[in-house]
Amino acid sequence: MNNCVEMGGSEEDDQMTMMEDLRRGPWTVEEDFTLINYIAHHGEGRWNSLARCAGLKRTGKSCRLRWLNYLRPDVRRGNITLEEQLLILELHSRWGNRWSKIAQHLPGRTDNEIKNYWRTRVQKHAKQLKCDVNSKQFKDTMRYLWMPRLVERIQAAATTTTTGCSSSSTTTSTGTTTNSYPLNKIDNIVTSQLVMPQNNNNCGNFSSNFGNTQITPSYTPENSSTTAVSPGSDLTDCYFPSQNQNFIQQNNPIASEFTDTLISPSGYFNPWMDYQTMVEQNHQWTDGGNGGDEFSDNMWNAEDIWFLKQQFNM
DNA sequence: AATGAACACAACCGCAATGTC
DNA sequence: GGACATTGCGGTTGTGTTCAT
Repeated sequence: MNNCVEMGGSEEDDQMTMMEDLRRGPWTVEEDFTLINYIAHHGEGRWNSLARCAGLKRTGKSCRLRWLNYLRPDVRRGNITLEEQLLILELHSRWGNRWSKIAQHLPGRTDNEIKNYWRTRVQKHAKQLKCDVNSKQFKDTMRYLWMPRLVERIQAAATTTTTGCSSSSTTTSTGTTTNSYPLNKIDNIVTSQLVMPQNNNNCGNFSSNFGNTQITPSYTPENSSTTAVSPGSDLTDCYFPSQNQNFIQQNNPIASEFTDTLISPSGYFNPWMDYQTMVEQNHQWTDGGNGGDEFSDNMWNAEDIWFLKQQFNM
C-alpha cells in the first residue's frame, strides 16, 4: 500500500521541496486527520518518509511529536491528578529532569506534559519561596509538606468513594472525566522508598494501611513495570526527631502514617530553616496573594503552618 | 469594556544516541 | 569503521486563554 517513498527523486530533492513549503506552528484538524489516518493504515515510525508519504508538509520530527504527545489514542488528557502529582514529585526527586523516564510510570502521560507541569506548577512554588527548585530547602519542603499533604488528600478522596474502589476520578476543565492513577500502583512506587520501618535502624519488612489499600513491600520488577527500589535506599536512610514523631503519631493519625516519610535524603531536616519563609509565603498566598482558595496548587495552607508550628514548638 | 500580566500548554530546536548502509 | 539518517530527550519558545486592574 505504501507506494510513496521510492517513486523517484533524491533525498536532497525531497529535502529541497520540503524546505520550500514546510508548515510550522499549530496543527490543523485536517493535518491531524491525515496523520491519524496514515498511521492507522501504515503504522508509525520512519517519520520523515511518513510525513512525505502522508502528504503532510511537516518534518518527520513534527509528526512524531504531534502523534506521541497529542494524537496517540492512549494519551490521557486533562488535569494531573493528585496521585499523579505525588508520583511526579517522588520520581523527580529520584531521577531529576528525566522526563521520559518519569512519564513511563504515568501511563498515558507524555514527558512533555510532565515537564510542563513541573515548570508551571512546581517551579512556580519554588519561585514563590524564593529558592531554587533544585535546592535542598525546596526538596525538603516538597518531601515533608507537599507530598504528605497530597497523600492525605488522596486518602481523603479514597475514603469518600465506594468501598473497594482503589481509584478516584477527576472531572477535567474540558469536561471529560479521567480516571486517576491507581492507588495501589502509587503505593508500590512511593512507599517502597518513602516509608521506612518503625525502627529507623531497621529497614526490613513492613506493611501499612494506605487509604483502602494494604501496602506491602512486595514491590518487585516482576509485579510492576517500575524499577524496584530497596527499602534501604538513600531516601530511607535518615533521621527524624523522636519527639516530633511522637507528636505526629499522637495528634495526627494520618500524618503519622507518613512520619517515617518525613525524612531528609541527606539525613536530617531543619525545620527552622524553612519556617519563617513558609509563614511569610503563606501569609502572602492566603491573605494578599491569590485569596487562599487555591489549595490544590499551594503546597500548604494555614493548617499546615499550624501543624508545623505545633510540631516544632514554634 | 479594555488591556496588560500571568499562566498553561503545544510546538520547536539543538544535541546526543542509535540504527542503517 | 565511517558517514549519514533517524529517533529520542531535555530545554526553550510561541501562542492562546484566563485573570487582575
